[in-house]
Amino acid sequence: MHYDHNAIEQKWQKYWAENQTFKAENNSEKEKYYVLDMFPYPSGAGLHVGHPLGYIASDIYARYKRHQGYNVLHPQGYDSFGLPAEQYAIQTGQHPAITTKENIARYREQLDKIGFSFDWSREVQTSKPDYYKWTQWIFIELFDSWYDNTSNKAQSIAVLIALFEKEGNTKINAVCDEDTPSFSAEEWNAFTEKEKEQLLLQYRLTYLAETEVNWCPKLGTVLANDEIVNGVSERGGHPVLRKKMTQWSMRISAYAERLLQGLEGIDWTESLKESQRNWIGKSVGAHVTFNVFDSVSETAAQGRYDQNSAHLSDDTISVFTTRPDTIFGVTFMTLAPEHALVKKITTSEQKPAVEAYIKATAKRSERERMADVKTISGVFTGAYAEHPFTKQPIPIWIGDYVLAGYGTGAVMAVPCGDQRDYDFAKHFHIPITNIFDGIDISEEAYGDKNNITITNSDFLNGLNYKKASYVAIKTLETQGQGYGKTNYRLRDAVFSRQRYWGEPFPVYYNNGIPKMIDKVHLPITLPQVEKYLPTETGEPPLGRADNWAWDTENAMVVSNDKINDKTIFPLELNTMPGWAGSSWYLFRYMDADNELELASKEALDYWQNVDLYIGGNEHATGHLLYARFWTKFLKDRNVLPVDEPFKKLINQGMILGTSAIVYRMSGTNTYVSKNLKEEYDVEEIRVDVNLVNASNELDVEGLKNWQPQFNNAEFILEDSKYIVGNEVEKMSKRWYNVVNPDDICNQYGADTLRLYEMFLGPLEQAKPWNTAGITGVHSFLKKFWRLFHTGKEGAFLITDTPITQLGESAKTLHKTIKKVQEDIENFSFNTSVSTFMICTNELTAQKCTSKEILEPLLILLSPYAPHIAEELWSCLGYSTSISTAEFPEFDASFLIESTKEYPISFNGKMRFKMELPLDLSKDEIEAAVMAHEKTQQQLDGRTPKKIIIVPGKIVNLVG
RNA sequence: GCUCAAGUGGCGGAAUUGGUAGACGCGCUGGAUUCAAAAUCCAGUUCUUUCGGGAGUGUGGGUUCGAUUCCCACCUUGAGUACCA
Repeated sequence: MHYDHNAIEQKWQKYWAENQTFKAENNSEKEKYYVLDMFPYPSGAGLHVGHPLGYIASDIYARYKRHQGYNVLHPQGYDSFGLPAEQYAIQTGQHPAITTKENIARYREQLDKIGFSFDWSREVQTSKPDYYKWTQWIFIELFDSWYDNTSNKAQSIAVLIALFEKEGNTKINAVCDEDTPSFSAEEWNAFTEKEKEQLLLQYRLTYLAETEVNWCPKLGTVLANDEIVNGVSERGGHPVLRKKMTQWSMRISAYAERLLQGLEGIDWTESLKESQRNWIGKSVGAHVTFNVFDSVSETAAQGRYDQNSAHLSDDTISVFTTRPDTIFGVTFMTLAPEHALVKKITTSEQKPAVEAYIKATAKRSERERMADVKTISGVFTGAYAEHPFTKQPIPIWIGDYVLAGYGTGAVMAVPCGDQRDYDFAKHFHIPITNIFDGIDISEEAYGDKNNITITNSDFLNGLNYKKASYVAIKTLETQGQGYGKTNYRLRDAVFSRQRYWGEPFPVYYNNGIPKMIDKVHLPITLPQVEKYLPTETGEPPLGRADNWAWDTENAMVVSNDKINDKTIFPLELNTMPGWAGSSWYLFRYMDADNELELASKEALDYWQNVDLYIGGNEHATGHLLYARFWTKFLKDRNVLPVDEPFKKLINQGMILGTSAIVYRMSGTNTYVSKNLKEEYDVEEIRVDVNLVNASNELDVEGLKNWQPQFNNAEFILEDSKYIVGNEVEKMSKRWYNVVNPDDICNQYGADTLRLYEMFLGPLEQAKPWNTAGITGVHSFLKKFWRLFHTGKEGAFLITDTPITQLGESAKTLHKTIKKVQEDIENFSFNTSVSTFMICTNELTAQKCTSKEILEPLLILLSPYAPHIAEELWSCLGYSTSISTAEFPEFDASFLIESTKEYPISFNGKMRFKMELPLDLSKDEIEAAVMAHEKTQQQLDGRTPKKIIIVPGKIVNLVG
């Protein structure tokens, strides 16, 4: 019997499906283990060989854990709301649900071919109403919550209302908008319903706010910061503008500190944690308020300053600084050109220059401002601020290196301690005060806050960074001009999209006030629309729906015609962003069919959270941050028992494509082979990589038939071959370098594909795909098959020889057990494949046919190549799946030897090898080595002064 | 600029606590088998050499009997991030 991978793989995939082999039970005595992949967006292009890489790794781990006796949850689903299906709908009029359904069917077919051990009974699709019902439910929970800084968790909004009624908001330590006014209980109780609602919105964890957003006219939608790359949209590369809009926002900033702290307890890579830390961007420092001099003192300030004649205006400038210790080094201040005070404080003399500068800055896009870091620009406003301690005047400038969106939009400039301030001061000839004892700042600023002593700073003299900061803050506090403050870069996340293919909000508007639909009436399903474009008036696509009003009496969606301002109200037209559904899906898998709850308490308590999460690192600051935020929130509200979603996370690297390039002589239809291209004037054209063989030789006839432009192509060959050039780049349709896993499965089998993807290189590293190399792995499987088929004409034949009689083979087996187990636990799947190859070669050479060796070996291989393992397992006479077999135990006693070949080196250089018994003492080894006849010949006549013996490893003679 | 990761044959990559560098696979070379091809099997394959050796893990130093591994400086590449006060 030869190894017929197609028949074997079909047979076992069918068997697993029919027997529900991988169905996980929610009630089990076994310990749980939850292995999850980042679920895919089902795009129309289908899977290429890069996509399954992470799925194969997680599948190996899931199968390994099953062998170890765990109850493993390993589900899969689809993140099926998203832009491509909607774009397709806009172009063709096809409902996105239909496209999505087709794409999912294609994905499923491709995934099934690879033999994953997914529990498909738990499949989720974010675009299905029975799923997004609970996305809407969580949204309502967020709306009904506020963040209490005292208990440091989210609480019900009812608690807050009760507090307002009793004592107003002055004593409440809650996260809210910065401009929230103070009010007493009496004032609260006197507010109208609308006023109350408006105030509550400033506290709710999801809220409506007029925000400046990134508006992409071409996509007709708002984008998050992380959806913009270099000032253009990530998808499509369209320009993005700033625009004010009323949007739903998520108060993720309330969780900034907990999102930061939570990183300590989870097993993620340091680089990933680092990017989340950077994104949260915590900085500790002080908020300082500077008084501004009245313009009366303007002339006085210009060189003839007299403190007695100076007057302070009512205006103040607040800044945030991480370096309160350097406050005596402040020699000017800089405001963002957009800062609200600029117009007010600018003197008449400086007005033309300032206005011209503001105009010039506004013209430059964010992108230009970002790209142009080198140019120093700014204008003096003519106004002066008062130093809080020296009371001296400080000139106030504006400059576009200060961003309106961060901190207060103003900085206190300390040129001696900050390079940007330094460059600015040098450029405009502003004085620089040195406040660092013994440090030269004549060439550049000294930004290091360690190992400094403050000088030239009155009461801070002689202190270091830490002490000086503390004293400065304390002194500012007593003056009422500042306080210690922690700033976060993390902004609240905009949660509205002007799109059709997303979750509708369970929200209607009564008199402009957003109201939640009662949870019992969920889901609110997407309405039918004629077209998927935004309306002519700029409303989102849901503005085209005829039946999109909420009847509060009958609790149902009704026709827009019936809106009456009393009982029937318009529904929200925006939909939720892509990350809504993916922020909590891991919990839905635990109890996917539950109609009464997000998931049952029993299921949530049993499965807890994801033990191992595998996916690409493009989600480092998006999905992974939002999912952590929602998990923490749902924990606060007692929905979940855990506050981190993913305990361990592995980022798999991308598999890159190898593009094939032909060289066309300019202006002709003649193509030159790669090594002759220097002799001609040529242009590069990418051709289908499937037309090229392992030696980069082009199938010339195939190319002629591939595209009409090549029908009459002529070729200049080398050695009668056409050799193509290569380029390693992202696998993509446009480069014609896509390799389809279906083709690989048909030709070599899923087991070969799985092994080869692992064999390509370390899981976390990016690596190019090269179909040529696959034959090595494939022939390993054929050799492995032959270990079991040694009878006449390859019939299945194994013996019962006990393992104790098989010295060498037993050693081979236990070496393999040890290595493979270590590899799986370290996610070094690539080296395991090598180990299997070596093991198979050794056993073949040993002519090993014993069941006692081959059976445990099968179990080792089964996570990697499950189909062949399952087939051979059944040949051994077992009626159950190999998945339930116990992982073999490593027994070191099989590896113990009585002698070992010691490398003998002299002065660190290897000289010769010597077989010595293992149980010799150091002295005995030394005596044996010195007695060895070879020793003297090898030492060039010198006598060793010292002998170093590393037990079991090496004997080193030192001259 | 900052942060992180990484530099090893023609190629992908091994060597995870310092101890025979280049496992395993691809490719290449030779051989066996075959009418022939495919497939399969065997041998060789870091470079260099006067066949004794010699050199060798990005570069230059250091620690050590011994360094791909540890330390310092530098170069290069990749990823992320950025006028963040």
